[in-house]
Amino acid sequence: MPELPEVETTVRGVAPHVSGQLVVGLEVRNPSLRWPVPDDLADVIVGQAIRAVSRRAKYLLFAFDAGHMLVHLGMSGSLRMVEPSTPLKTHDHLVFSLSNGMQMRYHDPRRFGCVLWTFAAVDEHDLIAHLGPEPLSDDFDAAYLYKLSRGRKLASKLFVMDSKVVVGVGNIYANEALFAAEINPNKPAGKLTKPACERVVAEIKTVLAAAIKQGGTTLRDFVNSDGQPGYFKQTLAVYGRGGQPCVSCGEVLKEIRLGQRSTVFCRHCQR
DNA sequence: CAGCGCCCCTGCCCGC
DNA sequence: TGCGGGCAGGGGCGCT
Repeated sequence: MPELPEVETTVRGVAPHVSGQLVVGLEVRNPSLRWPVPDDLADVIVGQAIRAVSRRAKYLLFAFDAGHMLVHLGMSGSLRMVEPSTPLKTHDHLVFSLSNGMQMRYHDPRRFGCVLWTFAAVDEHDLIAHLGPEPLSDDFDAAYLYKLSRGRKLASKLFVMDSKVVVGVGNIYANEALFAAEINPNKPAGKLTKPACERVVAEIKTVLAAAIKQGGTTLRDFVNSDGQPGYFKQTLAVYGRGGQPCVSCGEVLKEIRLGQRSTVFCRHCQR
C-alpha cells in the first residue's frame, strides 16, 4: 500500500532507467483500473520519448513532448524495471517496452490505481489542479495549517488526510504523525492551537522524510525487485498496534474508526 | 461549502 | 482442505 514515501522511492527508482528513452511498445493487458486506461494510450506514446519523471502528491508524472502520463499506484500498485525475458506476473496490467531494451511493468492486484493521459499542462489536470501543498515543501507550515483549520469541525486526522489541505498523508503516517505530535485524532481541526499546528506539521515532515530516506537505502535493488521497496521496515508506534501498550506511557492503545479508516492512538499521550 | 459515507477490488486471515 | 465472510485501504464522488 504505497504511501508518499513509496511513490517518491518509485520515482527515483524508475527515473534513471526511463528518462530519455523512447517507448517502443505498450501492451495493455488489463485496462480496467480505477478509470479505464485510455484506448489510444499506445497510439499516443509509442515512438515518443519520456523526457522526465516526477511526482505530485501520489501521482507519478511521465513527461512526454506532447503531454503527460499520470500514474497512481492506488494501494497495491507498483512499477518495476525488468528484462523482457522476466516472466509476467498475475496483475501485470501494463508493459512498457523501452528503447534501452528494458521493460517497465505496472502491477496492481486491487486495481485501485490508474494510468491516464493528458495533453494539457499537467498542473491543470482535474486530479492535480485542486491539490494542497506538498508536505515536505515550505508552503506547508504551521501558519498555513493554523489558518486553514480555523472554524473546521472535522477531526484532525481526517483534516490532515484531506488532499486539499496537504497531499500525501495516508492513513499510516497520519496515525504516526498525530501520535508523535501528541494530538488526539478526534480533536476538531479548528481547536488545534498554533503550537499544536507546529507539532503536527513538524511530525508529518519528520515521519515522511524518514520513510523516504529509508526507501532510498533500497534503491540499488529497484531493478528486478518486487517494486515495493523498504516499506514495512519502518517501526510504527501506533498503526496496527491497537490494544497493545503505548511505547511512551504503557497505556493500552485505543483503536477506533474515523472515516472508515483504522485509527489508533493513546488516550493518555494524545490530547 | 462542509462533512460524511460509499465504492472500486483482491489478498489475506479467521472460523467452521 | 476448502470455503465463505470480514477486513484492509486511496481518494474521487455524490448526497445531505
